[in-house]
Amino acid sequence: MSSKLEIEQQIINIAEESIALLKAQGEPFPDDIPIIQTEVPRDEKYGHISLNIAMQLAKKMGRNPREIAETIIQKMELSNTYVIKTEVAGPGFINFTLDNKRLFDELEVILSENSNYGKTNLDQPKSINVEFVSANPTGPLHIGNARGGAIGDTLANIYHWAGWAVSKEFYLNDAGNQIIKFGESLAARYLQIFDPEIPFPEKGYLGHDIIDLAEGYYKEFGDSLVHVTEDKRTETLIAYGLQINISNMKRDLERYRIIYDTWFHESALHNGGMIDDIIQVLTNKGDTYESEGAIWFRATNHDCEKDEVLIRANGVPTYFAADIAYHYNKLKTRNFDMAVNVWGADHHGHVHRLQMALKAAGIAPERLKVVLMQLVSLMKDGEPVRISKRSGKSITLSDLLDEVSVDAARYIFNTNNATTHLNFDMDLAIEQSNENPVFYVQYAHARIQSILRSVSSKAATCDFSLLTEKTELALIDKMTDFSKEINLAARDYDPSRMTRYAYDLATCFHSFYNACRVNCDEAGLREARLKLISACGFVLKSTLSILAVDAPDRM
RNA sequence: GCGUCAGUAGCUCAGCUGGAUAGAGCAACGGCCUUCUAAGCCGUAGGUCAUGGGUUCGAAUCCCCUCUGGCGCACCA
Repeated sequence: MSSKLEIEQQIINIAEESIALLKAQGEPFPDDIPIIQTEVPRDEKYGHISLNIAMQLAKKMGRNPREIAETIIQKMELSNTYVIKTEVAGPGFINFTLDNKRLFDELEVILSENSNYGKTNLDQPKSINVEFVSANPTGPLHIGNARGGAIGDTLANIYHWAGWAVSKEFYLNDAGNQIIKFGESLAARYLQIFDPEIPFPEKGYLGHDIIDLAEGYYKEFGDSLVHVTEDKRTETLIAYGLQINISNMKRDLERYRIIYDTWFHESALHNGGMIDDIIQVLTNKGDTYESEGAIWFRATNHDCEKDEVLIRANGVPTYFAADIAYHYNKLKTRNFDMAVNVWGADHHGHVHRLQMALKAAGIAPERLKVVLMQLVSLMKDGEPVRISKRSGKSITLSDLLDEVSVDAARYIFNTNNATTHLNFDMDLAIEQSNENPVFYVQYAHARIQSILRSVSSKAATCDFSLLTEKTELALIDKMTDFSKEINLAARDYDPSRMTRYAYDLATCFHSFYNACRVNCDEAGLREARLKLISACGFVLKSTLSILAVDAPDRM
């Protein structure tokens, strides 16, 4: 019970019990007590943990917040805790000062749990499906997919550490209009091998990868598709192109350290009748109608501005219909408690209507959370790199990883909150210097391992209370935040917390390193410090593993 | 036009869902290596939290107006 997360929860419970007791004794506390939350005061003179509940209650009760705080403190049962001092301060904060023993106790926990330290469990097991990247298989993965991949994969790892049963999923859009367009583009490029005058479809895919695929087919199968029907040619080339593109995507993602549990094919929704099923569900609820030959979803009945087409007049389902069926499959058929999607911000208009369609189908919309990420600008030589998918000149994930290490890419894509625009500076990512935050964190780990190689431990036990230096205590304190950080990252769907935490922890270690010598003359202190840095190594490595960044032993 | 996300130090970003004196990194300036990795550490300087109002014990944080920027408003995905 000595991690920050546990101690804060314990104090919340004690405060709640105190208030309940006071209420039972006839004190005029309101029925709707606000949810009690802890804070960490900026200045240590205000203690280690602080509550503002008295100030929140003051208005409801019409009493002085400091008086309320005093009353609450008197009934708090703190005998079996690390609290050594309570105080009412300022306008009515209740401040708690904690015994350093909590740090030493937690150090023991870290050392015994090592690579499992920081994992928490939920009261009840919950399952979560994290879907990310889900790029069209009509071309290679680009730089935006790289950000989505880093965010989604890290988010999934965070949920795993927070105690959820996690499934990583890629939604493969292997059906629909863009696949037809893909096939027509391939067919044109294929025929152009024999007759360069053959026209290219107006809105076809211009990328060079399409030409490569067409030529690849020609090399393998020659002119076998020249004299067949158009449908047969397109169909064959689609199957050929998809198979190659999908296996290339898998290869590039694996290089990027992303392994999916499920590759969900959109075509399965069409072939398996799942789209028909969902339309039946919506129709049974009276939420569809027919107009101009199309079947519509009555979205205006569900807080949307306009109705949406589900089945086009030509009988082909829209992307929207497929997406409803897909999420119905996730949340109803496969029964995940939560579905999290990482989408580009350009899809934000789609979020609300999808949630509303799910609600119409009887699924609580809160079970679907969409993390919208802003797009990436790539900077090189101080200049923005133009990204145009249309012209086929986009930077691919594979190109990126040829220049930048996976470690740097995955770390940097998680430095900013997903909601903010990210400038990815190629020069900085390549640079091996103090400006590159990845190296800063990795360097801390390598330094630790270097010390552990050169200074040997001679005792099985040691006395952590010998650790009294400010930097020593600050380092342990930062380690005890680990599980709290994971839980906050999970709560906020924000993987960028982990890079910030890694950086802060590395800073605490570097400060300690410069202020204190591990290999010091006093044997007891040396043992304690060896254990200290060993524990720090575990936490650093775990943090980096959530980000799927290597923790090197040497640099 | 409507919706949406954002605007915090010269630059890139935090700010723990309303708390106490707004914080980091880079850039600038000044220090620290004959002992465990200087890819490091310590310090100085840098702010009208876009603007104006509102809510209250208390606002960078919540609400409204305005300004600026990104994105979206298809029988595309």
